[in-house]
Amino acid sequence: MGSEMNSRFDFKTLEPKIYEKWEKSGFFNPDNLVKKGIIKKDAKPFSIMLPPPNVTGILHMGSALMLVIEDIMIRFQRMRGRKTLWLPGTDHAAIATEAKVAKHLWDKEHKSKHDLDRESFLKRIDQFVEENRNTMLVQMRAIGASLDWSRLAFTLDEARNLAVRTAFKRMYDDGLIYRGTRVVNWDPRGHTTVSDDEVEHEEREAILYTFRYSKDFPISIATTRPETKLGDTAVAVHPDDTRYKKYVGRTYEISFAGEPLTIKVVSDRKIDPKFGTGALGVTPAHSMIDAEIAEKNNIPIKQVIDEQARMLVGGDGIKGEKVAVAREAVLGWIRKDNLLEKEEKISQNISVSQRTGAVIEPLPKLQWFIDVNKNFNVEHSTLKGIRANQKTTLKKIMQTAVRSKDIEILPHRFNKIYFHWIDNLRDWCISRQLWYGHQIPVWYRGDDVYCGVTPPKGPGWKQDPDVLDTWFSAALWTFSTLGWPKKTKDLETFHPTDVLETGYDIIFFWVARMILMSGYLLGEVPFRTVYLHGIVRDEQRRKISKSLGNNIDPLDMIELYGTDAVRMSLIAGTMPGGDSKISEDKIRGYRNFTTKIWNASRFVLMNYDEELKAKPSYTKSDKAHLAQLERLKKKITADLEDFKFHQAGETLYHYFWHTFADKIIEDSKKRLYGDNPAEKRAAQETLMTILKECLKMLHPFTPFVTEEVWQMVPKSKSEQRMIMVEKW
RNA sequence: GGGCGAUUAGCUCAGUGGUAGAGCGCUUCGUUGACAUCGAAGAGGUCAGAAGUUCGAUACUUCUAUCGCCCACCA
Repeated sequence: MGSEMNSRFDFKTLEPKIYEKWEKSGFFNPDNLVKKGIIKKDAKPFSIMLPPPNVTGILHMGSALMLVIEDIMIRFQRMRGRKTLWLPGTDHAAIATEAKVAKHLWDKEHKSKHDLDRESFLKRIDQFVEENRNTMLVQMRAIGASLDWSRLAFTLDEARNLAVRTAFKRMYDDGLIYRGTRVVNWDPRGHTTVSDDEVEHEEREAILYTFRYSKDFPISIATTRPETKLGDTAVAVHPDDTRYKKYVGRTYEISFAGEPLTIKVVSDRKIDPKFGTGALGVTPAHSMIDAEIAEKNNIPIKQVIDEQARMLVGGDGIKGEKVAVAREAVLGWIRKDNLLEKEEKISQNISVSQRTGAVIEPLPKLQWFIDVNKNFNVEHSTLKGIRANQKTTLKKIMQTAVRSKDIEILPHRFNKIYFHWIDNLRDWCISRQLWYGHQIPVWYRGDDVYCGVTPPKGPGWKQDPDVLDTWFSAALWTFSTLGWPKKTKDLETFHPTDVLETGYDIIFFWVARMILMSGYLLGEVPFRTVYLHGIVRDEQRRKISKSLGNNIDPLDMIELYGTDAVRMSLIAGTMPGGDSKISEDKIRGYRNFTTKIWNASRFVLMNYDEELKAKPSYTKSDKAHLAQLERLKKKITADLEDFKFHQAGETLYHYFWHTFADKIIEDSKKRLYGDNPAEKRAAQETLMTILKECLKMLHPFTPFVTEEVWQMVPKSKSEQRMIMVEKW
């Protein structure tokens, strides 16, 4: 049989065939494992929900790493006899997808989405998504991911939409979702609100201007945005600041840049007396902290900037102008009236929309929010530290689940980051002024408001035009994929899931919100362990990005070196939460390893003589090798259970190459080529035993080459014909 | 401003309270029979710096330096 083996593993033709064979076997689906008697009916479940990649994207090294780590866990647990489910899906990524299609529409037809009606625009998106989704699914298969395709889900399909409407309705009825006017992050380019987490900070140089509103006003203030001062309704000072104490409580009527202002002087502990003049001009409509100060001191909100970032008030050259133009006009006015006292360059962090790069304009707007601090009654709870019928808050659920060790976050240092985020968490703005996404299940008719899973009966009702933040549906992912709100067998069997494996960059967006939703809706955690991987970087430690042109396409690498090689090189040097590096050299190195597996196997097979019936006479060193193998098995098993994938991978690499191939095989040649049948037999059996065990342990890492070799290896009746389901 | 991480061979990184490790690269040699996508041997390190704990510290503690990351609207 060995003579049929080429000296190289022909991954290009074999890998797709092997994947097809796996898929056809149906063993990716846990139900079939039971049906075909591979595992017991009451086998312990093991489940992972694939973090759904954006439908717009193509597979990059980061998603490849995610798929590989999860596939290693899944294959390992499947071989250990667990009822193993790995459920695939894709994310509709509301804002990202809509922006992409809108750009195509503009580039190709020079039309905006408003030139189409809502329905036609959504049709375009659906088309685009459908095409993209399929290439994405092909790519996931190329990585060798043993996903249960029969359960494929999409965050915007009908089943998930029902889950979203149901969740929304329940939260609405509990008063956890409310509609209100608050200062929110407005993205003037995307023309939508974004949540606090979708805002990034960029350091930029700015000019800090110190001036007075008018000659009659006693206090100087400092600002980098003079045009917003038309919206000032107060000046805040520190209560202990002796310079200003005498003014606190007084109100001034003044005219500033052609705009009448009513300014009240208030005191607030948030003010730093040492910064600027120690006095803050409070602009409640266009600054988050100013809005807080205003609310506390009962100061009116005055909006002076609109959704297009244009001025709503002011004299000539100000009203109707863009903020940048208005700023110069206001400054001109200040200079002319000789009110400017100081101008200095400072470096300042400005808020930028993560998605569009536009400078965020805080605006007061009527939006939907999730209240994270409101008390409610939990109906059912298996969470440690929260009993059924106990009053709690969403924030407390998120905190308790991790603090009580119901959920373990790996590596542990992310615990601190997680808690810090929750401590500072404000209400989550969930409405988006987009067309693509889950439309908010609320209808209006005059002053009537109706929230329901299905539309209200009767004429004249109009649904809220906004859609939900894409993370709202993503937050339901661990159970919406299993059929919730229906009480399904899957939900009962596979929830809570065992592991959530994802990148550390979405711990807030996603991990925390899943804990919130699962805790609230099911009274249980969404997963037991969170394993966070890092960012894949290039040789120079740079992030891989299109603009840098340093993108190494995983599919190109698979084409050149095979999937097994790409998988190994992604795993090597991957600590939990640590960034890893990838380079073509590294992949080439691991391609050599797959060749090594192939050739060592070829040697063992070529020298294994099934006709030789001699009773083997094992030597001391045979026994030592087998004992060493047992120790190795224990170590690899422990490492994999312990999420030390790189450790296990490297240990196997080293053992297989430098112990098994270089030493054990080399030392056995004398006996293999000699003419003592008992010795020959012992050598053959020893090598075969070690080979088979190595194939099994290597299978989660390099599934293709090990599966191909397994097909050729002599197997006993109790052994599976496919290594994928062979006992660990 | 607050928090976190990193610093070990030329490069990329493991690791441990007791003689410093791997891969790649480099040098020399070998190999026509599993594999040149190979094998053997070798050069190469004050384990960032300082102090402390210890019989002993690369590892534990503290401080310092440099780099990186996250959080935060000093207006």
